[in-house]
Amino acid sequence: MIKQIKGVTISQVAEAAGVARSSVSRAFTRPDMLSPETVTRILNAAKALGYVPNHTARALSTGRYGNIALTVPDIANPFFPPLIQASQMEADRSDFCIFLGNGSEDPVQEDKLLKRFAGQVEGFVLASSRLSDAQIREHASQHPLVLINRDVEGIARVLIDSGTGVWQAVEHLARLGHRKIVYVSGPSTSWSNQQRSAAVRDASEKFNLTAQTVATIVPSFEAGKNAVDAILKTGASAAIAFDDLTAQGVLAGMAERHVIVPKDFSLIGCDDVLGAMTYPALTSVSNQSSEAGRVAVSLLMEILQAGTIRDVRHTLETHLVIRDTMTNIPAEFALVD
Amino acid sequence: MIKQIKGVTISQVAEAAGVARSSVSRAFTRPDMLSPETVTRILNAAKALGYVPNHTARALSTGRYGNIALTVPDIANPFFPPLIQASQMEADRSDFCIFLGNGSEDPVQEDKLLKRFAGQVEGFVLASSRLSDAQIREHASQHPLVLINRDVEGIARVLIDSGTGVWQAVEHLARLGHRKIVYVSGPSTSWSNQQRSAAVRDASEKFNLTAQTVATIVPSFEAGKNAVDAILKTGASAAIAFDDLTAQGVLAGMAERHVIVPKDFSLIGCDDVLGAMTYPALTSVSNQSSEAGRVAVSLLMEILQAGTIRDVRHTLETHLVIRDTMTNIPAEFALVD
DNA sequence: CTGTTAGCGCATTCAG
DNA sequence: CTGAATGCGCTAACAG
Repeated sequence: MIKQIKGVTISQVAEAAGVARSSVSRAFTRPDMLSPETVTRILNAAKALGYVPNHTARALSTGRYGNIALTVPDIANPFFPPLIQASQMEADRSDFCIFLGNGSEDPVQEDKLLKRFAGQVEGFVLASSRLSDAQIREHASQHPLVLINRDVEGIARVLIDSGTGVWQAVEHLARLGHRKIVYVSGPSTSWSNQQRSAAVRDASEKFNLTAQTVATIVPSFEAGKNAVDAILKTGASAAIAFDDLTAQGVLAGMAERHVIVPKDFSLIGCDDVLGAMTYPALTSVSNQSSEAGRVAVSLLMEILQAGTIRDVRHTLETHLVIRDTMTNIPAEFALVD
Repeated sequence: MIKQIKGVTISQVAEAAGVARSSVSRAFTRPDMLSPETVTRILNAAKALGYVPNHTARALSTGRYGNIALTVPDIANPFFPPLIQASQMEADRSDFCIFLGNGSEDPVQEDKLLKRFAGQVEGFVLASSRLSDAQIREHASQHPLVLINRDVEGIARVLIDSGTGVWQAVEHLARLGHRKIVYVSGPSTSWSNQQRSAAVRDASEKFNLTAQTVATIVPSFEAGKNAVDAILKTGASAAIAFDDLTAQGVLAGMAERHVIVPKDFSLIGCDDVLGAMTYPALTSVSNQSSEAGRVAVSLLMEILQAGTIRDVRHTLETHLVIRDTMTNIPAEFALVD
């Protein structure tokens, strides 16, 4: 049994402070049970020796690991870093650590990660999980689990309802006089894509414009760029893209074809992860991804504390962030309402 | 003592299979020490009960946690996600899990995270650590530790030498006929910035062009945009920016002022995190961040296995990735060499 | 090949 | 208020 580095233990502190091991333990977990002076004596001895409580040993004894796991399908997708960051900050408030898992858009990998994490975490947060409902239910039956952007009945979940923001986007386009728009879709199995697609359809109907769909398989810059010909062929005057990455691709593709945005064509993204970092600055539907991470972890903490699984369904509204990629079109085409 | 979920233990499996606990343990860790038939008997019993080895308990006994910690100063900085992803893939090869820590650009927070991770990880990888050399040494004395983009004598480190790529950038500009360039600097304390700044200076001297510096405090899109006036005032015909984010800001600022890149002005970024996602596509110095993550973890694994701390200094070369933001300037200004 | 024994570091009864 | 004893789940000698 080779220890990498033998950390200083509770026993050494106990000896140094001339007390029992249990007192050292209490000094860190229940200082109120000890006389103030012995507490300080122990704490001093601990600091002198550089003692740090061993979380693993504590976990074994208490059954509380102080860790949670967070999985995302693709950390390189700019949607997730803010979510991860916010999750960590929230976890930190309860002194929890986060295991991060990158599912690589692969259900098998994601499942493997969860199994590997089990036994050292108290609960899971799965963001945009690629697992099947059945798999999710299976894991949820073993540990407290909160979903982000995945709607499984009976399991705590926080959903970013892009519908509200997309509706606003369509409405705004209608007011600007557009009559024919296209939705550049994302993965058909994605919950978010279904939301957005439906919102485009419903709002278009309501505001009396026609909406077509140009499909992409994977949301990416390349996919957006490749979709441009199809988009232009529809004769639409504006497009709403599944996400900002795709929109950025569309933007580049348009520029290559000397179609000036917004003069010749209007464009709206989703997720608002690019901020004003494009030129022209991309109008987009805000996504609240960090809020989603925060809420999810906070929910998980509640569940852990209460010890009961709650069937919560927390939805986060979105809204349109207007920047520079839209323009109105000639009055003769304007919407009559 | 409330267990969240009482997992099935080795003892229950032992009883079910009619063997000793140690045999169950061996069935999972050293099956070769048992007769094939008892192994299958145990494995069957285990599966029937849904037994999963408890990693925490195992860690306590062996001192091998099977986890490592990775800290980054800001996960939202596009430099890091690829690094994190590659680190995870490499860790996964050795069946290690990763604790992710986001230092929030704050040494205090970073230090706190490391202390919190200690006791459940076997080693650390610190990417672009904001800690002082002394603090790093302190932690390195307690646990195996590998640095990324931080050069501390005696501690294993992998360094992305942007010097080579920046040198190429300057050389390329010189060949295109530029005589006067500007370096849009990053944080003065950053190791990377020092590398890049020095490379611009040295290469400029070598290729006989004059280089000025326009300083920004924090590398960001905004900073780049705000630097544009100062850049133009220098009368330079090209700029090299500290990173792609800054370069993208410069690009947007130029566009706003109707300075056409690359026709009127040439621009080069660093890190190459934007790919071809700008328009025009940004020429940049590749950064190899994922390779850095991979190598760092692999190094850490080596150290863990060997049980000895090695003073490795692994440097990764960079190179110029030429895209569309550069142009040559009139022959009368061309470099004579 | 397999059972017995003894901890890993800590929290927590139970006695003082 | 504090010390002694017990066990968390598992691995690792040490015997057979």
